[in-house]
Formats: sequence, C-alpha cells, structure tokens
Amino acid sequence: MLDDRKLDVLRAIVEDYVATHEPVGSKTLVDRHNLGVSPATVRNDMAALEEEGYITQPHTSAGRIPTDAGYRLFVDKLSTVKTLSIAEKKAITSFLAGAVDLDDVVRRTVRLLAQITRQVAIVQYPSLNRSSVRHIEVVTMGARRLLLVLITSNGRVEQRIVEHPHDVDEQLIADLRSRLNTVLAGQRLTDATTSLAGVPELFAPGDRALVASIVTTLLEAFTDEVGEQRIAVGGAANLTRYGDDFERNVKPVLEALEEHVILLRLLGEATNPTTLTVRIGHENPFEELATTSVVATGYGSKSEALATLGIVGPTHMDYPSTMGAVRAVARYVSQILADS
Amino acid sequence: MLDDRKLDVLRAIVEDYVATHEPVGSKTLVDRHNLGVSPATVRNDMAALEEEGYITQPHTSAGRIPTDAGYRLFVDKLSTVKTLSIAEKKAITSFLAGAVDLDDVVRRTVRLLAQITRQVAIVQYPSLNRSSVRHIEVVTMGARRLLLVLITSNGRVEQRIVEHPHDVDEQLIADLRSRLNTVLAGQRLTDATTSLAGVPELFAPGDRALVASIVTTLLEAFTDEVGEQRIAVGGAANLTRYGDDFERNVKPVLEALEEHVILLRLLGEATNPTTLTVRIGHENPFEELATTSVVATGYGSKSEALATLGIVGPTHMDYPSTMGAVRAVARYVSQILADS
DNA sequence: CCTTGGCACTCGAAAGTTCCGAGTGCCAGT
DNA sequence: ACTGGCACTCGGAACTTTCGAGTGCCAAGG
Repeated sequence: MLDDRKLDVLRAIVEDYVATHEPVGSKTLVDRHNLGVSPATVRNDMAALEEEGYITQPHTSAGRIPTDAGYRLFVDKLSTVKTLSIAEKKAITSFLAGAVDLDDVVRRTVRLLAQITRQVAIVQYPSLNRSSVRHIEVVTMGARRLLLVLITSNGRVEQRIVEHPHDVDEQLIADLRSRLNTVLAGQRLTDATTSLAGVPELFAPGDRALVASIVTTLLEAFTDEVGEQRIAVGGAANLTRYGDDFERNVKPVLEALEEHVILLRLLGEATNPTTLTVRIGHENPFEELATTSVVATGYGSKSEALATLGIVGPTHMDYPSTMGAVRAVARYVSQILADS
Repeated sequence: MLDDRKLDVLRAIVEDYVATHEPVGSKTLVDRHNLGVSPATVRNDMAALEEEGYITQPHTSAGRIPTDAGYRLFVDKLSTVKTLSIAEKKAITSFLAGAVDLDDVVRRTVRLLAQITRQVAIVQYPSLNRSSVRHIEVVTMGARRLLLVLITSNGRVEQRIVEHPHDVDEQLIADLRSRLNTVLAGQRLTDATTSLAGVPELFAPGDRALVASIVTTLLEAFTDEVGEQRIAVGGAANLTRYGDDFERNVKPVLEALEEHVILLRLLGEATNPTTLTVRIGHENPFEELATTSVVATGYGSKSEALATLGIVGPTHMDYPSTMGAVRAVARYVSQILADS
C-alpha cells in the first residue's frame, strides 16, 4: 500500500514543513528534494498518503501538512536520531562541569537544554524515592525553635522548622542528634517510618513530647519529598517562535508550565536514559496541548532512571535534532551525577 | 496651567483606558464618568493635556491614550493605593501560613502575587548580606568526598562538595566541624573571611592542605551567596492578557524572565516595605521593555529590607489595585519571616 | 501498469476600494 | 468660561477583485 517512494515523499513533506512552516505542494517538493519523479506522480502519492491519514490539506487548494500520525510514522520509521557535533558535546560537558551542587546541576541542565533545542525545557529534580539518609542535623534557632536539616545520599538537602513550647536543653539536642543519626544513617527514606517509631521511648518521659513532634516533622519531610517531585523549567522565550495563533499554541503551554503537576504528567514515567519518549500532539494527555509535542527521557544511572527531563515544543519541530539533543543532555547529566 | 478639572479628566482617561484598552474620546468620557461638563469642554482640556505631554493620539482621528508621563502623574498625584478586602487579606495569610520552609515561602509568595495581581510576579530570595552563620556541618560522602552544609540565621541552607585526594579520618572531620563552628557561629557572612584565615594553622601540618581547601570552598559559598541573588518567577501565563502585538510586548518580557540579572535590575534596590517603587514604561532600564511597567517593594523586617518582590506588567495596568496587592503581599511575607 | 504533461478548476491570501462614524478643532453664541 | 454646532479627518470594517499555487483527472507514452 505504501511503497518506499511514498514514504520518501512523506519524509520530504515532514522535513520541508518543519523547515518552512508552510504547507508544501507537489511542485516545490520535487524542486527541493530530488525525488526522481515528476510533480504529477508525487501528487498521486500524496493523495494516497492523505487517504491513509498521514497528511492533510489545510484548505482545498493548498499544499499538504503532516498529521500527528504522519509525524509519528516519521519519527518511528523514517528518521534517525541526529547525533551532536563534537563541538556541541564539548560545550555540554564543560557547561555542566561548572555546577557547584545538585540544584546548580539542574538549573544548568534546564538552561542548556533550552538553548540547544531552542524549545521549552523541563527537568525534574532527582527523586528521593531511592535515596537514603546521609545525615540529620538539629540546630537551635532562638530559644523555642529548632531547625531540622536532612541530607540525603544524592546530595539533596531539606530543612524543616519545629516550634516547641519550652526552652530546650542543648544537651538534649546533642543527644537527639546522635540518636537520630544512629537510627537513620543509610536508611532508605521509604523505610524510615519503622525505624523512627521507637525513638521517643529512648528519652526521658518529660522530653518525649518534643521528640515525638520532631520525629513527626521528619517523617513528613520524608514523605513530602518522596511525593513532591520538584521541577525546573526554562526557555519559555522560545515559545515566541511558535508562529502566530498565540491563543491556541502559546497560552496553553505557558499555563501548563505554571502547573508542575501537569508537567509531571507530560514528562511521564522516567524511562531508561537510552529510551526516548516522544509524544506527538494529541498523544499527550491534555487536549489543550494538541498542537504540542513532548520529547523526554530519563536520566540517572545507566541501569536506573532517577528522574525525567525533556522539552515541549510545537508538533512541527525538528524531531531528529531535538531527540539527539535531549538524549545527549540526559547522558551527560547522568554522567555528572554518577561522578558526584 | 493644569487646574483641578484637567487633572480629573486625566484621571478619567487613565481609568477608562486601563479598563477598556481602547483610546478614549471626549464623548464616551463624559458619558461614563460624570464630570459635570460638556464634551466640548473636555476636548479643550484634552488638548491642554496633550500639549503638556500627558496624553497622546495614536492617530489623528482617534481618542487619546495616556503617555508614560500621564501614568506617572496619575500614580503620583491622582490615585490612592487600593487596600485589599478583608477576604483577600485572609486568603493571603492562610495561603502563606502553610509554608514549610524558606523556599516554600518564596514559592508561595510568587504564586500568590501572580494570582492576585494577574501579572507576572518576581520574588527575590532573601539576601544573605545581613545574615550570619548559624551552623556549619561537615559530612563524609564516600571515602574521598566531603559535603559542607551551611545554615544561616535566616534559615537558608547552602551546600558544597569538596573532593580530596586521600582518605580522611573521621576524627579529623569531627575536630574540624567543632572548630569551624566555634570560629564562625554568629558571624556575619561578610565578616567570615578574616575569621577563617587562621583556621588551617590550628591543625597538624599534614592536614592543612585539606583544611585549607575546605576553608576556600566555604568562603566561595559565602561570597557566591552574598552576590548571587536567586530569584523566583511566576504567572507567565498572564502575559497572554497583554493583548496583541505579541512580538513587541510579550517576547521581550519572556526573554527578560530568563535572565535573572535583568530581573534584579528591574526590581531595583530593596526599599523599605512601606515604599513602593513604580517604574513606568521607558523609566525602566531596558528599551525593549518600554511598554512594560514594574511595581516593586522591599520585604523583610520593618526597619530593614531583606530583598525585593514585585510584578511586571503592561504600562496600561490598574496601578491602584496592583500597588495595593504588592504592598499587602510584601507586608504579610515580612510578617511570616519575622515570625520564623 | 506506472509515469508524465496538459488542462480546467478551486479557493485562500493579498491588494484595492468603499463606507462609516468616532473623534477632532474651531468658532460663534450665551 | 462653557457649550452647541459644524466641517473635516482618517483608521478600521466590510466588501470586491485579482492572482497564483496547488489540485484532480485524463489521455498519451515508455
């Protein structure tokens, strides 16, 4: 039904449309891409492609543009992910190498991804699901306030403030600090609940109320973190290149960028860093983003994804380059994180 | 030159134009606002106002719109900052009260500000300039890596990783931790340089290289932080309400939002929380943002501003309401921070 | 049987035209 | 000093015309 030449024509249409953002007709197509046939032949092929639902006409007498299905076929069968140039790779590593801490890695990654793809970039912070407790610090802040600091194995730091009714003995704090660390050090965050259960009983009855409230806050911090899933976004200015029809294309994306819950659903499950997820137009779970595609992948260790990163852009994006960039960035970030 | 009625007319023009976004003529003006005079009289006044540069005509036969100077006069002399309703105030306090840590306060503030002003909100993280060292933690991460955690008096936590060539003795770490805390506790970040200078000499010659590198990293963290000035941004989706002329109005703002250095200059110096800074159109330091106004103010303690927050929006915004909202949010955030 | 040149046809976009009325400035009258 | 009246301006909306890229179909040719 769809022989090789028809597929060639589809590929040419996609490439042309992505480059020009204008419906492409049979004449221009044979001019620009050297398919060895006449416009009339191409017309027949186009009719077949339209029949199959891969391309469509915006209005009766105009060229064709790819449908979501057309892009899908293009991505799956007709294109190969473009690898970056050596210069680009170098730029990536050197840009990421300057990061001073985990937050900085994420910030730099977003910026980088936005710059090289020229799209809106989204990076999920590494999840704490798999991480464990490195250290817990308890510090007094004024007479009746304590600051809890949680340091996790992947370098993330969380803090919580605990208020308490009476003044607290420094000795008690020191005691608490050492006990918490003994009990929790090396524990998975998800396992901490059981370990913490017995802690209050180790203290004198008069102190138990305070200790219990600290333990509760700590547990909250653990579960919050496991669930919360922070996200960084960048490159929103690239939305201005979407072309016109601002209301339909740009506004929904801007709105989605504000809602991290939506972004998480867009990014989808963290995949293995070698697998790219591409969601084209209506394939993504939000109707308002029907003219928008998502290219995402996991990052983290080779075997196990820590979190997801990706880009959001118009369906008529340059998939091979974008996919190459996303994949490359994910790899290099994984490398940086593995090193540190 | 400009009697009271002319000023009334200017006020009416600004209010009308802000409400409708359409040039306003003498007839409609008299209809909507009950100035007790005829359109002809208003026309004369308008001619005078135009002469003085407060209003202008987009084209010969259209109504007038305020110039930047017109808005300036309106803000300075013709309007009073609108106070929020009790319901709004309650909503603010309850929304901010749920914050779990400093980062969360900032995130919530941005969101809140964006929502009630329906503009793009910008919040600078509290500066460390005035803050002091609460605690320093040194934790081993694997055999050859140390994590430094700096906790400041205003609850901010910074982290740095230090690599080192040989394995490190736990005893040395404990020693280092206690000495650093002894030397630094309560010190202003800006004063820390001198205090830290003598620290390496307190250790055995063999350990001094390591200690020195830690001290250096710590100092870097101090100065970085004092200089860096992090920023949170939200409500970009409100840009879609700018009206058309996307390229001229929206694009530059989106671009500015990516550049935190630019945002800092836009926000300007932190002022006392009771003083609002309003920068209208060309008054702000970037030509591309000539159609954009900034409303900002400091927040922090009553006497001393910690940092700045504000909004960015089109020059034709509702200044009284916006200013009221910005001021109210700044006050409530200050209160929250003072409490914690 | 697939390909091609030819041809009549379609229809959106761009350019041109007309029309309307909100808005203006000015002046004479109260 | 204010007002009603009046001639004038000119941008925007609505309509018309023109243009040409693009199409589908068909008959002829390898």
